[in-house]
Parts: sequence; C-alpha cells; structure tokens
Amino acid sequence: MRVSKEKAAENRERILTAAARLFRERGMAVGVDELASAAGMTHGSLYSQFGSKDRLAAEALRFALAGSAEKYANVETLSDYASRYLSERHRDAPGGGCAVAALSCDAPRVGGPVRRVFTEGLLRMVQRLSRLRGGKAQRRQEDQALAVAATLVGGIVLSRAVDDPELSDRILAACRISLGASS
Amino acid sequence: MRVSKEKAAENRERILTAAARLFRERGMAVGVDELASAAGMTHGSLYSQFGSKDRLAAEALRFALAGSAEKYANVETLSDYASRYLSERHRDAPGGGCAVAALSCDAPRVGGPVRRVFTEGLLRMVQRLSRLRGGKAQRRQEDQALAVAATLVGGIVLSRAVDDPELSDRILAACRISLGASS
DNA sequence: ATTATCTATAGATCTATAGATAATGC
DNA sequence: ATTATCTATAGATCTATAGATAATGC
Repeated sequence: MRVSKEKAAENRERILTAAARLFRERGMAVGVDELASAAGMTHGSLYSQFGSKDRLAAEALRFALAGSAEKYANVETLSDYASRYLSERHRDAPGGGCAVAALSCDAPRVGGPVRRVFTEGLLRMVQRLSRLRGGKAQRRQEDQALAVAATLVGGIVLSRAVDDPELSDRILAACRISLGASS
Repeated sequence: MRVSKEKAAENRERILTAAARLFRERGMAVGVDELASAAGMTHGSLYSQFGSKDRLAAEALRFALAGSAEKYANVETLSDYASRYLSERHRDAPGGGCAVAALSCDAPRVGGPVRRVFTEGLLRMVQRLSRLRGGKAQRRQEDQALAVAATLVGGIVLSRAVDDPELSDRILAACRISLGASS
C-alpha cells in the first residue's frame, strides 16, 4: 500500500535513524531483517528504498557522522573535546556515539561507499580537531590532530573492548590526561 | 579415519595457525567452513576438537597474542616499539599482526572467553610498554602506557580503515612522531 | 499511471550435530 | 576400545528479488 511522499520521506528518516544506531552497536553483522523491523517495516520496503545493505550502510553512516559533527560543533578546546569523547557516557552508548570509532574495524573489510564515507568522516573530525589547536603551521597542526584522533578512537574502542570495568575506566582517564584534559 | 596422537596435535596447530590469521583478517565474520578448509580439514573435525566457533576463536586469539608478544620481546625502547607497530608493513599484514588491533571492535560484541583473552592480551601489551618507560611510579607508568597503547591501536586501526593510501601513511607517521619515534 | 510497501520465496551460507569410518593404542 | 576425521544433514539466518497490493498524484 503506497503512502504519501511526506510519509515516505519520514519513513526513510526512521530507517536511517534506526540503522545508524544498529550499525554502530553491532557493526556490519546486523541483518537486514532486523534493520527493517527496528524501523517498523519489512525488509522488502527497505530494499526498494536503498537497493542493497551496503548502500543503506553508507547512508546510515553518513547520517550518524553528521549527527556527531553537530554534537561537537560547539566544543572550544581540545581538553573539552577529549573530556566528552573519552567519557563513560560515550563509551556506554555506542549506538549514539562516534561512528568512526564504532566502525573502524569493519571499514577495511567492507568495500566502496561505506569506506569512502568513513574516510570523509574521519577527515572532518581531524579538521575539527586541528582547528582547536594553537597557531602552528597548518600541515603540522593536522598531523598532530591525526595522532590525537588515533588516541581518541583507540581509547574509546579499547575501553569498550575490555571486560574489566575498572580497567575500562582507567583507559579513558589515562587517554584524557594524555591529551591534556583535566581528569 | 583416525590419525596418530602426534599427527592430531600437528593438525590442531595447523588449525590454530590458519584460524589466528583468518580471524585477524576478517574478524568474527569468518565462517567455520572456511576456517576448516584453510587448515585442510572439514568443519566436522574442527568441531570435535574445539566444540564451538567461539572456543576456537578464543584459542586462536590466545595463539595470535602469544606470537605477537614474542615478536616484540626484544624491543628496547618505546621509540622502537612505535616504529615497528606503526609501520606500513604491520598495517598491510593484519593477518600476522597485532590481534588486539585486529579484533578490538569485535571484542565488545562477542561474549565470554574471547573477550577475556583479548583483555589479557591488552594487559600484557601494556605491561610490556610500561617497562619501556623511564623510572616513574609504577602506577603512573602503567597509566601512561595505557594511553600509548590507545595511540598505537587507534593509529594502526585508522590507517587500515581509510581508503586513501596517502592519508593512511600520514596517520602512521603522525602517531609515530607523537610517540617520540624518529620518523 | 506511479510507487511505497508487503508477501512469498529463492538460493546461499552459517553453526552445529549425528553417525559412519578407519586407524591408533592398549 | 578409543578417537580423529569425514559425510550428510538439520535448522536457522542472511541477502536479494519478483510480483501483488493499494493508495497517491497526475
């Protein structure tokens, strides 16, 4: 049964919202059927809108990255950025968190568009970080921002990976301190 | 057809060797059938030896981690460690490289034994790193080593994830410099 | 007429198990 | 007698497609 253009666009956004969460929580291992039912639809509909799981993943990733960029738009210092990024809160909510961190290990294993969008997302993050830095030469700033991004992503990824909560907290704290955040 | 105890142990090691490589290359997404055939066996045999895919994964991960620990045993400075860990060579050979980096995103999604072994592997890496550091208080040394490990893992993971070779090289170089390695 | 959605299903693949086979090790 | 391995298969799940349905938008 066909729905209105309006309604269809709304459905599309509901799919993207659900998919952005599920892909971040479970990586590419999430199934199309679950993606569809999480958005209250059947997978058939999802295929007629996106064509393939990969294309949906690429769009959902773009959607997720845009949301994160917005969240960090008003951060003014590297210390603030690190405090927020390397927080227990961020660690415990991967479905709403940084998609670069969530999909960093899946990215090399998937092809084409998803990887492209991933790379663009990382670059945006690095450019944001490099602007928080002091007034050195721009190329040098960006290089430093790349290393900062590695510490951020590595820190949150490892804090989620270990099965010892105390160690997990310690990882976050150590990375925050290493990046000059207060605690 | 039964084989000798000797031959069976040899087969077991061949399975572990193949599995350690495949799990690092493809994460938990690799299938039991492929694991078996990469070791020149059928999956039935693999099940009678390991019981489940998860148990095989845990053993293969332990095997992979032991191999990496050995590789870095004779490294004497953090600078050397970083130069080797964050090398193009390591990036381009995930199947033989650090299993902590290769499975860091899968770890939070798998349960029990695999995650346990992963955590132990990270701890061993951190202890190794903390001993390369100067003579500060031990706890503080370990905290710094945690941040160093995050930069190492984040750096190699991101360098593998992006689809731009030049950017990939830049990530590695920036992290090496950030950790005090020469180039 | 167009099209968003659903139903049904194909075809592949995945983990796991049961039972047969055949050589070892007692 | 034990057991490492293989064959065959169960049962679930996965991605994808074809065709029907029914409401929109012209």
